[in-house]
Amino acid sequence: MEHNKKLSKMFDTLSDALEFLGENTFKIQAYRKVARFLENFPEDIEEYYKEHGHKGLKALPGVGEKIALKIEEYLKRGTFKKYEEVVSQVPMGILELLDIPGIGPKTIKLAHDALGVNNLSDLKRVIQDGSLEKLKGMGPKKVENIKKSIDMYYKMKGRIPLGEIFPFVEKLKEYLAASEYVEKIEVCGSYRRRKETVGDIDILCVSKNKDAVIKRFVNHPDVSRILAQGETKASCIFNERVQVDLRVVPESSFGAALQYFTGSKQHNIHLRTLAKQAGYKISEYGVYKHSEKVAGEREEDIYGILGLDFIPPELREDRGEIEKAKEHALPHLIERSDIKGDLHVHSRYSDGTMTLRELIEKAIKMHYEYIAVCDHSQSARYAHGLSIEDLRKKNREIEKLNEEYGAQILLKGAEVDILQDGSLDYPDDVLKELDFVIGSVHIWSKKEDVTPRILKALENPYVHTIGHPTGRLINKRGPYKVDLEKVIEHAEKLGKFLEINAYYERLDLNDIWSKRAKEMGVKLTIGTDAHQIGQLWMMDLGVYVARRGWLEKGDVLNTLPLNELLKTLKHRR
DNA sequence: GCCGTTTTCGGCCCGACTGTTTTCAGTCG
Repeated sequence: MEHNKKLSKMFDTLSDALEFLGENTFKIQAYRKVARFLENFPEDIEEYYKEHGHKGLKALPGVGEKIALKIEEYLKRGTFKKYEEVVSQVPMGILELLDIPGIGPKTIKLAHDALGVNNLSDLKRVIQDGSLEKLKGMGPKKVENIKKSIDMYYKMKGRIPLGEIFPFVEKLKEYLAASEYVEKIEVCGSYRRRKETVGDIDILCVSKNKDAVIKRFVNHPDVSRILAQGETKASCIFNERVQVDLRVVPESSFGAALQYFTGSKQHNIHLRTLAKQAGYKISEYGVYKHSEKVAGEREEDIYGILGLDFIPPELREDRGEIEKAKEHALPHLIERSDIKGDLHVHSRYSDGTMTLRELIEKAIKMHYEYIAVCDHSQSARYAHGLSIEDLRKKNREIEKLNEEYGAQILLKGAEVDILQDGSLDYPDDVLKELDFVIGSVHIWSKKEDVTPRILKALENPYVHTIGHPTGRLINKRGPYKVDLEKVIEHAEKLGKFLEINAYYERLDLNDIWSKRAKEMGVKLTIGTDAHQIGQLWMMDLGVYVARRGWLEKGDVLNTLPLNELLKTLKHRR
């Protein structure tokens, strides 16, 4: 998989460089398209090439003769000539500048040619000494904005995890909805598609008094900078961290705008191309046949008029959903209400803060049938892992509580460390006493390939699922070295499960691998990994991942009612 | 550079906002 990432990055860098050099924009788009595709391609491109050859490469979307040759060259040499040629023509510092929003290739080219700007410090210098301002097409305001963009860029670098921004956005939505002039409001963009991280927030409103809504928006107490404010849209930085765009549209084009601003970009381009072939034109105002408007108020109609089933926002990534919508073969996605319980939480027994009684009360409040309490195992000293004795004590308390509440609500579980040799951190006769066992890798060395450890752990008859199968932390830590194809294959053979860990920084497996697991016949368990009562809501995030991974109710274990769940868990041993 | 049950050439999604323009270019989403 390393190859997919590296190659994707190379095509992106190539595009950046060509943009600076002023190459044909459509050619650049072609490279960008391949970069996006490789980023999301679930198979290793090298394996794929070995199996399907040159012809197979050309069969990939956006890959033609020339790009196929470039990929082949890369697989042989680790780089390709076109890349080397082009990138060598562009100073390294320039590529970084292209990343800053608000400064584009044209401006950078101008500064480079006229003033010899080659990197960030050069750019800062020509802003300071006033020479940038004197260039044709430049002026004091433009330069001031560029300066602000640079400052902001270094403050805001990186996308924000969905789970981190979620509460803020819901509150902001309430704030706007409280205005008497707001008739409809919806958050669009990657937030609505429930992507694991968001770059910025797009909000769409219907109002007969656009001006009042925009004023209310830019006057929000958390606004730290207004980037733009017009008749129909405004754009602000909130809390010096996140950009929020607001657009106000008339009722008659709400559906079209909702569709348009939800994206993804690739999805929309695909859709518009399809529309064009059928003689329609789609814009954020509606669908037009010649100049007659034929749809726009309802989002469903945008798809309907093209003969497509409604595509849920989570699927709109141009990963085959448009084709499936045409064949009326979209999956019936899992819903939050299908979830009957949480299969991964920690209690005060290990490193959590919740008592078992708090957990059982919370389960009832959340209308859960069960919660599996999976504390850490004995050698997990970093997390107060439970000795066998303490685990048994905890099990007895669970039994007593369940009896008191008249139902088996708390399940006896454990998140058991998968040790160096792939064995588990409790002996089998202890594991046997548990209802639900998660095997997790918590300690590994950088160079280590943990695949054999996980494969062996799956073979233990008492392990049901593998916790956070890649170990990554969003924006903080990459995955450990693991061959997930092999893990999924092995899990399938043994009838085991894999976890979608719903903790906001993990979301592991992610959408793409969840989809892959489903395709290969493996079901998923969703658990929040909550350590505090205020984290159990993250089940929502887990369901979003599942939906983005095309999962249906039947693909997720904890949609089963308690008795069927217990039967399944016993059967797998 | 890709792509085609209209096409192997000539398209490639489309509009808002800003700042510099005296009619439009650059950037973004």
